[in-house]
Amino acid sequence: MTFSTKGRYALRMMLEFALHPNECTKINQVAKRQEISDKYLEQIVTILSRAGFVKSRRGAKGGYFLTKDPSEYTVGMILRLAEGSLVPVACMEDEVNHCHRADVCASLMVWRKLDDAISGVIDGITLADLVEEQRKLDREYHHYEI
Amino acid sequence: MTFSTKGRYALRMMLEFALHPNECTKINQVAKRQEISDKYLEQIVTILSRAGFVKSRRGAKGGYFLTKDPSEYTVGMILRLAEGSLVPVACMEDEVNHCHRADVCASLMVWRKLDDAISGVIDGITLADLVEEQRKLDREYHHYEI
DNA sequence: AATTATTCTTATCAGTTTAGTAGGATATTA
DNA sequence: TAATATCCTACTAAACTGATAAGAATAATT
Repeated sequence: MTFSTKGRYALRMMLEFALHPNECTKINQVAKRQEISDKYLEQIVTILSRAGFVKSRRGAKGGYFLTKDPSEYTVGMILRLAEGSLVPVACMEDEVNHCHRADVCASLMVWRKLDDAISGVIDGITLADLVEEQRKLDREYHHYEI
Repeated sequence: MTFSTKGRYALRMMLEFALHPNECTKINQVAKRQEISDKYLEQIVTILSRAGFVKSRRGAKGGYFLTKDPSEYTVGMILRLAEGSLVPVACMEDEVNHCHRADVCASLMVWRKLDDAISGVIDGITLADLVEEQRKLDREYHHYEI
């Protein structure tokens, strides 16, 4: 039930892009700042790119940048894209539950409530919120060091 | 981010025990009713047994039974036992976050809120609630068949 | 006492996923 | 043309998943 690095790194990478608007952010910059393997990040950014979440510029002075305002990306959009799906059980993958036990399965109640709760959180936080949080943390951390 | 069969089967097995109080429920009965491999259930019930969630009686007329009232088992207790832990990211495993980036990691906000939301759901549902839900589903399903 | 029913224990295994690493092709800028 | 990036494909070790299998131990029944 833990999120894989794919989703977590995708989120942190998107946050890096959001933190540096109006410029091309290079993968190795993200890798260095976030302490993640840059070759691995390359693979993950491909997912973001193919989905149109970011655009790229190749070559020197190249990099990636968001296609929309940070407030238009929810954490849910990013995590679902990178992780594939976030439903707690496979039978809830589709709109209609095709499990033949769905009508008599009491535990389904648990998974439905969990799904609602999870969606409620991740669809309610945007990249803009994370940017704000990051700025706050940076201020606090800096203050602490003095 | 989907739950493994271990947690899901453990929950459904505990529900079976709760549905049949004052009797020894056999693993192969659970397996048949829940359509799960009985050999696999044997392994999972061991976890429940070692944790003291159920007691067993060996030999003919043996089986398993709950040690407490269904209302005293939360879904969270069962899932956490079977799945190991339910925190969305590894760094939240311990009481204190030992990740050296914890102080500057904005995404941690997401995982904290998610953890709260998930815990809120699973710690708020007991086996007694699931028993009630099952009885309701059984009534509805029976009505539909007539 | 023998048979049957059940829990208990340990080992094995094929397939998938995870979390990368590696190498090079392609495009852009200086 | 040299340097800097993105792009693309392949590979891999380790762990996890979801079982299956074989048999020992124990209790009840006949």
